[in-house]
Amino acid sequence: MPSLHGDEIDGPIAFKRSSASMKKNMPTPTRSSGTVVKPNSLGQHCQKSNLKRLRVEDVLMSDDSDDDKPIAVRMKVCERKSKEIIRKGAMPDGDSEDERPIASRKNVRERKLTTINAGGAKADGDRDQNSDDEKPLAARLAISSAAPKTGGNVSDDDSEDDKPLTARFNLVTGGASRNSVERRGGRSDQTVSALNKDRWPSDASDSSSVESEPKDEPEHDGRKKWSTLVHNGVVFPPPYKPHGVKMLYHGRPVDLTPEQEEVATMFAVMKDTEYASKETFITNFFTDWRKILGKTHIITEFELCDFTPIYEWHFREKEKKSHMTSEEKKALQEEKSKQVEKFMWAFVDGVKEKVGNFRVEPPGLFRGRGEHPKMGRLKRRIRPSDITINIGEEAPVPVCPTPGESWKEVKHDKTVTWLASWNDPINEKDIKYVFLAASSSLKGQSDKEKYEKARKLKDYIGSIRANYTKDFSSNDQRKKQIAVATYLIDKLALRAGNEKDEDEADTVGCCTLKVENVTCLPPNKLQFDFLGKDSIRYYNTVEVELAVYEAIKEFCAGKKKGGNVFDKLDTTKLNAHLKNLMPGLTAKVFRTYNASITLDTFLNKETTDGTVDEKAKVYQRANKEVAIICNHQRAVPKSHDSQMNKLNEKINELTAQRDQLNVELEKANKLVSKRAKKRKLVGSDGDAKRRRKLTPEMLQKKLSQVETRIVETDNHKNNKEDLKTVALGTSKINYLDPRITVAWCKTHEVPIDRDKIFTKTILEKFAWAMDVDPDFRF
DNA sequence: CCCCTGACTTAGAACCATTAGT
DNA sequence: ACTAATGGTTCTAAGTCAGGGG
Repeated sequence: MPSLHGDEIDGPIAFKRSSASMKKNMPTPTRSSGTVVKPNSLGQHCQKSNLKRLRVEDVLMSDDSDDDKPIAVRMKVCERKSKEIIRKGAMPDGDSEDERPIASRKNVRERKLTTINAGGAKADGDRDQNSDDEKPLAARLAISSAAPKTGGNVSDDDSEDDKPLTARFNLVTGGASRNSVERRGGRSDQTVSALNKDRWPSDASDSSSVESEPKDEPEHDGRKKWSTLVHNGVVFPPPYKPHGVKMLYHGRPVDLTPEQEEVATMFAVMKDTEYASKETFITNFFTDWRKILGKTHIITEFELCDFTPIYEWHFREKEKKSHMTSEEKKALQEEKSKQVEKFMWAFVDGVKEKVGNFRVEPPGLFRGRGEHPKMGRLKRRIRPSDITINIGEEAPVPVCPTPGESWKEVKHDKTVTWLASWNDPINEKDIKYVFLAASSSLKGQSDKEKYEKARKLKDYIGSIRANYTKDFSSNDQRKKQIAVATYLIDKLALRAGNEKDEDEADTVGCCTLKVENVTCLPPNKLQFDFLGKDSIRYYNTVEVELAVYEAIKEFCAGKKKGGNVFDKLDTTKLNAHLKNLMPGLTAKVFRTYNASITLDTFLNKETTDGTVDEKAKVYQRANKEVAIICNHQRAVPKSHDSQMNKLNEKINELTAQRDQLNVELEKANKLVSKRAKKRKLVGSDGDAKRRRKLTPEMLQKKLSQVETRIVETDNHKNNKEDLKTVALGTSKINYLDPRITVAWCKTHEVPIDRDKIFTKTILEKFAWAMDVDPDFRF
């Protein structure tokens, strides 16, 4: 496919979407903001001495196919320091052009090179090792997560904390788990539960591993997610506490029952949000509220309602809270966490795992994104009788918290990973789930599988591209549409685009693009403008293959506004086609592939032998590029403008300082040369006295310090401006193979927690990737 | 084949603890 | 020590995709 990507060999280019690319979704600006370089408070993750480690567990498991192997030892990087053998990873065949995402290579969006400056960093590369930091972060993590001291008493028996369920259920899996621990040599009881995590739950593909499951396990059908599952159910929000503050109707205070007051309060406290002025929101809220007020209630018109007394009450409450002393706050917090402690953990096949969202969603007004037709609707309170519990049949069923009530259902479905579920009150056919946290083995395993699949796409991408290029000119209209859609998904990392219901926000993805979303700009450019997931605007102009351009023009011809560009296509058909090209391939894999290969390529190309600071900046630039490809946006932080002003002021101030120093330096230099000529001459005024103390050398030093600060501040400012609408986190958490990052950190000796490349939580989520070989390439 | 539902991933905003600045 | 900014964590909405049933 010579011409298709021929002009794209230049590698990723940093670019910026035009400022016209603003969000259309509900604004409600956040306060979060861009990545600002901060001194590192955490320690180094990988010291030189343990950069390269043996994956001892690989040897134990002795299955190199990687794919189905029980994943590496978790949370114990610290224990592997001494093992120095390198496990040679399979080298991908590097640089063939096919492996680079197209989007990153060529881009016709109004582009602007990033202004992040790799230089300008302080020469402080290796500061920051105070003694506390000596301990690798991962080691500290290991301690904290391996031995959650308190609670976890799913069995209500503290003494069994670390091994109770393995003991109770080892007939099923406990034996294997225990073995795996013992084989690795004696370890304190404290770490047992974490080490048990070394074992993935049994699954069909596991049979080749050294520690195979008992063969008499009946369900080795690959769909089984767990053998034993123990947990304590869910936490319900506290019942509503009436405040008795009366809102006004027609200027007069109104009596409301607690139930009515609750909903009024939900509305009142949203005064400061964009929702409060949205017509749809108000209408939906008022309709639902009136149902609770009843037909005969005096409140019949929204315009006559005055919620401010309630709003003000709420405001005062918030103030009160924030004025509490830190001790009081801490005490309150502790009390709370004590109450939920036992819900935070589950035991999956005897291994203690964190539960994710164990809290049932509290009642409230629905906050749909974009122009969601249901925004403002009352999301009613969920009761125990709404909840289905999924738990091992051996495990005690959590007690229903309301006396006289019972769970909707208790089931023991081993093929699913959720612990509890209920129907979403806004959309009764939707189901909400309680899952394990991202740090759990179950999530980690499927995460790894996701990235392995994306890596596999690398081997197929060449033929896939050849395939669709051929079909650009197919006479079969469906084939042609599939080809063009695949091209867009590959090149632009678009989402698949499932059909949506009438009662959802009107957003699109690739397969659901409407004719008005694409404009053909001769000779061969396409301009996309549509609202994607979360009603985030995708606005991008790209140069495409002429065949693609012509095809799109043809698809759009004669269709009315609202017509589908791809009328012979939907995600099911598209994915069915993709499955023929590569086993397991679906549209979303391209996004993962595109993101990860971009990071890998960028890092390998752009990383220089600079300071750690400079390297961390390279990482951020790579991250930013991926975020832009994936169109991960955020609202401009509320305080952005004022922050920019402050930085400008600072720069002005520093510039003035610099000018002043220049003047003084000049004077000092003159003075020196005068003195050299006329040694006796001494200045007598105070100014000269002061200046005498500052030698030209000192002034020069001061001057360069100020200059450095100016450059730093300017970089900082530009960076902030650059990132004001870019969300870096989403790609880090969902699209970038963590092994790329870990390997890069090891190779370039960048502590992984430096500048928060990975935060504590992300490290926990990616525990499975921590022992990757430094030579790993995506 | 649809069409529908269930399960799971991906997403930005809200929340809130920590840190930086004064 | 206080306050404001910052950014990590939690929350839950909104996607993707598989698979069951007609």
